[in-house]
Order: sequence, then C-alpha cells, then structure tokens
Amino acid sequence: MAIARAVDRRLFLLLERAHTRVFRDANNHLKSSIGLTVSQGGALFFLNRHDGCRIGDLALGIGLGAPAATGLVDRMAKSGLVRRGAEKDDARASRVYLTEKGRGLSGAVADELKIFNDAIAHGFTDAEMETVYRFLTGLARGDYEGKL
Amino acid sequence: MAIARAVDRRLFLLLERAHTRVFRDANNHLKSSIGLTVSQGGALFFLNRHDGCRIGDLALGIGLGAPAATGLVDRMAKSGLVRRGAEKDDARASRVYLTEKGRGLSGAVADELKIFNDAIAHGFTDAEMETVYRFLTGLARGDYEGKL
DNA sequence: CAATTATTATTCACATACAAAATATAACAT
DNA sequence: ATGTTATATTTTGTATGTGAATAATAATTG
Repeated sequence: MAIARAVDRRLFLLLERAHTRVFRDANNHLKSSIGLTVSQGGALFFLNRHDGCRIGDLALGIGLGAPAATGLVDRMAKSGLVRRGAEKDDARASRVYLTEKGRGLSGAVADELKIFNDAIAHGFTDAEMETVYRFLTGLARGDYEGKL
Repeated sequence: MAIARAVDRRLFLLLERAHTRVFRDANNHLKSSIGLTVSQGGALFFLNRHDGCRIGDLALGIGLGAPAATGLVDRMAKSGLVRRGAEKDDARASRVYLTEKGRGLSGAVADELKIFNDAIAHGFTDAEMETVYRFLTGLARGDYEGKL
C-alpha cells in the first residue's frame, strides 16, 4: 500500500485538475461552436426538459446555489436565451422560460455534449465507465459527507 | 444501448456537478479547519515541495493558466502565506517562497487532503479506484482532445 | 386577525478562472 | 548595434461560484 498511499493524498487535487482542464477546453469548444459557455449550455440542456421551472428548481436541477442560478439566468436573459416570468400564486417565485433562440440552441448543446462525452469516455470499457459513473454520482450526491 | 445513450449524454455534466459539490464542501471544510480556500491549499501543497519555484512553474504544476497563478499568489501574499522574490538572472520572472506561516499550514493541508481523499474513495475497491485514477489522469492531461 | 416562522429570490462582497492584450525583458539574427 | 522574435508575467474585462445578509411574500400559529 506504499504507492497507493502517496497517490490517494492527491485524489482530490487530481479531481480539481481534471475539472479545470476539461472545463477550460469545453468552454472554448462550446464558445466557438455555438457561442455559449458551459454553464449556460448546461442550464439550457436542463431547461429544454423543464421549461418554465422555478429558479430554485433550476438551481437544484443543475446543482448550484440560489445566487449562482440568479446570476446565470440574468446573464442568459441578457443574451436572449431565456426570459423570466411571474408565478401566479406566489409573488416570491419566478419562472424561467426558454426563448426561441434558447430552444433552438439547446439541440446544438445536446449534440456538442455528446461529442464531448464520447471523447472523454474513449478508451474505457462499459464496465469501467460504470465505475466512473458510480464514483461521480456519489460525489455529486455528497455521499462522502458521512465519512468526513 | 438505449439506457447508456441517455446516460452518456450527461457524463460531462455529471463531472461538472460532482466538482461543484465537492469543491464547495472542501472549501467549507478547509476554511473552517485551517482558514484556507481549496485553491490556496493546493498551491501550498505544491509549494511545500517546490519552494521558490517560478510563477510559471506553479501554474503548470497545479494546472492553471498564468493569470490565475498571478492572482492566486497575490491573494496568498496578502494573507501572508507566501512572498515573492526576484529571479537573479531574469528580470521578467519572479519566484514564490513559502513564509513561516505558509510552511506551517502546508502540513495541515496535507492532513486535511488525506481525510477528504479517504472519504471520497470510500466504498470503492483498489481496482475500481485504479480505473477512477486513470480516468481523471487522462482528463487532467487532456487525452480526450484528439477525439474531439 | 396579528405575530412568528418559513420560503424564494436577490444583493453584496469576495475568490476563482479564463482569453486577449499589454509590459517588460531576454535572446537571437543580421 | 539594432531590429525582430520569444518568453515571463501582469493587466483588463468577463463569467462563474460561494456564504451571509436582505427583502418580499407565504404559511402557520396563537
């Protein structure tokens, strides 16, 4: 276990590096192909199947805090991808709707995501990717928190 | 492959979510335990074995672009973790040295990273973690770029 | 019904990262 | 030596995320 010990001290930092690199590349890729950032593309992808959801649902749905979702929607509204709408029965809430432009682009986002996903998974068997999915899903869900 | 197809369209977004969640928790954890952010902790961890390196080496070493490293060192210098030093033979370059405070904290950072790494890897066999490492290492190295 | 508590979203101050451009210096070539 | 090219870092402008505090409204409770 001598080698594993040296390595496991870097697992978290490795995740950071992997994310930084992939996020940077994906942003450049997406910006040049359809003119969107990764965050906005992800939001569009979510909204495509939850059009008209609340800001809070969007935040939950893509794993962000409320302030991040507010800002994201602001920027997306400014560039004409979505519009805000009021909630009939609750004046606190506000809903997010795709615009024509936003809906149009969401298809392209899905295509680009497919390309990126395929590239990332290349060289791994289905069984291996199953493990990777389980790992990432556990992280996204915060499964590790009980072990801290 | 019907299910896999639906899933693989989300691999990249899953990575985003995993990162957002882990980064947020790790930041809170590190801030309350030793008063540092994850980025600053990672830099400290690197500097502990590359004390006096150039800004560019730090950027490369932790996988950041040069502007990000500049800003990180600025903030760390402001909070007394590192100091900048000139490079004798090259007036363009500048070196980064740990302060007493910085060196003292770098040990605590390593300990906290160990805790986080163990929690994150919990529930996976060595063989499974081997796959995860290979996956993340490939991402950090940009192996996928040829497949785009 | 009035007072308290909960919810939904936003604002604020800050840290982080990027790309592109600017600065400064070094190295090289003519 | 001088003009060009390469290198190292910083500056600028934008996007993103956080936590804490605020506002506005809803729901509950006494």
